[in-house]
Amino acid sequence: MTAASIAKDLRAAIRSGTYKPGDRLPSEAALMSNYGVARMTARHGLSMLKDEGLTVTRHGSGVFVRSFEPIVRDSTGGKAGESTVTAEIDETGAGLVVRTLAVTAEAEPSEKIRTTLGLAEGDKVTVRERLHLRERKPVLFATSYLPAAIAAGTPIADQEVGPGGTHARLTEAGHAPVRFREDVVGRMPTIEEIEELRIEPGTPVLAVTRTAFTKDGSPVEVSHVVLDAGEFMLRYDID
Amino acid sequence: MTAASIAKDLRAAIRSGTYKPGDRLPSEAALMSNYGVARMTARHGLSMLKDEGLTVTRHGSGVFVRSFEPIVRDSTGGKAGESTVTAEIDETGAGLVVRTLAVTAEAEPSEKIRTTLGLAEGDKVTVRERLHLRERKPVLFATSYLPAAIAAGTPIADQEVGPGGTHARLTEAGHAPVRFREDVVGRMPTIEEIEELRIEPGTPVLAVTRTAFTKDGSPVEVSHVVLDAGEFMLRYDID
DNA sequence: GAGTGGTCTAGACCACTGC
DNA sequence: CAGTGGTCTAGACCACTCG
Repeated sequence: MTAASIAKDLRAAIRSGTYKPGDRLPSEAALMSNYGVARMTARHGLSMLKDEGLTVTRHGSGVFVRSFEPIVRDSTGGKAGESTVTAEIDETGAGLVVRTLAVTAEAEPSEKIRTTLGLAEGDKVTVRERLHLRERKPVLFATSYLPAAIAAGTPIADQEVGPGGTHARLTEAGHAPVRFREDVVGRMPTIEEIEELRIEPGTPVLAVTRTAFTKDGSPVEVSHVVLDAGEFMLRYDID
Repeated sequence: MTAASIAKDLRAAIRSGTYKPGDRLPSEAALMSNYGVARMTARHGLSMLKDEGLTVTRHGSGVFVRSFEPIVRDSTGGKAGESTVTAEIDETGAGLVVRTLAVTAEAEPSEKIRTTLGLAEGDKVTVRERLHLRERKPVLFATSYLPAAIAAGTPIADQEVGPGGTHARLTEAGHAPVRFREDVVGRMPTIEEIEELRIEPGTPVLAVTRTAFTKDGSPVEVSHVVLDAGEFMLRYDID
């Protein structure tokens, strides 16, 4: 029970404010002598806190208490005509930079995307991949799928969508998105996501599947958005 | 790099479908001989998968691939007049049982709750704690705070709120909630939450702060809801 | 009882950080 | 260069599961 009890003590100390965000915790060597345990045991105790997202370790430097200052992503507050995601970042998201990674005018959709968009077999989709950065750190990865029949040949299939973003182009093309559905799950990141978003150990991601519908109820866009849960809070205003 | 490469191999095998949800992975002993590593190394490789939420371990039995069949909680679909949370569970949530743990008619609010509810210093709140169970497993824990000036003396301060739940009582009292805000964060569970919700290692929680407002914009209820992210998907429909 | 995972020990060597 | 965390070894004993 020693590794667990070391974790328990440190956890209590963090919660009570003995160690504040940014503070350094006792080193492994210190814990070994304080508790009279082997190094692996001290390590295990510390690794529990890391897995809980309470601490971050810096190789060669120490174990530090973590802080959480989320960007608020207001999914309902975006002014019409702005780009899907940037409009949703409120003022605390200042300094957020969007980088378009790749745009594919015509791609074969997965079975799931195809049925969600209500496409026939053989129909193609336009795929847009974007990365959002906060102070140089990537924090959000988004992939959008639109029917190629709608998007191909428009600026949506270009690297630069133009002012107002994808939604403005869809509106111009007579497919104005007016209703949205967001499905949110929380889970641990995949290895790819850990690398892509440089996610700290012990940090989950929020995976949002956002579907945009036109007035007549037909889906015009499906977006998979993966957010570093250590960086974001999702806000929904509901009537 | 051996522990990491064991994890990598097994992860790939799970992703490719070699091991399906419910399947047992090779034992620690098998990995030791297959990879020629010490037991702690094999263990470490397996523990990575556990921390990613890919597997569950059953002491004395083995390591198994995990499955994810979420309950969809539709936050916007609840018919008016039903209780706040149960109304939000759609048909896949059948079998969901709500247990009221505690009701406190008059309690001292925390600073944060007090200001969110727009209360003056010294004002009391009514606190309701509820637990939701899915097939006997607790999956959601909710704590609601209402101004005692509104709730005390009404059935809201009773163990049984009556038909229609808290919102029906608020409406009767002339404080009908018409607008809601939900703030969603993902994080790893606290020890208390792990115990209370019997959360598997490697599973985050979704922490939802839900604020209900009346027509004139004054807040009448703040709820802190903690959901086992391994059990839920949150759905929001937005116009 | 054989096989499984859970925990701990006491060492080793390596890689990174900061004075 | 001293101190830090990252990884691995080769054992030990314990607790749980299942046939």
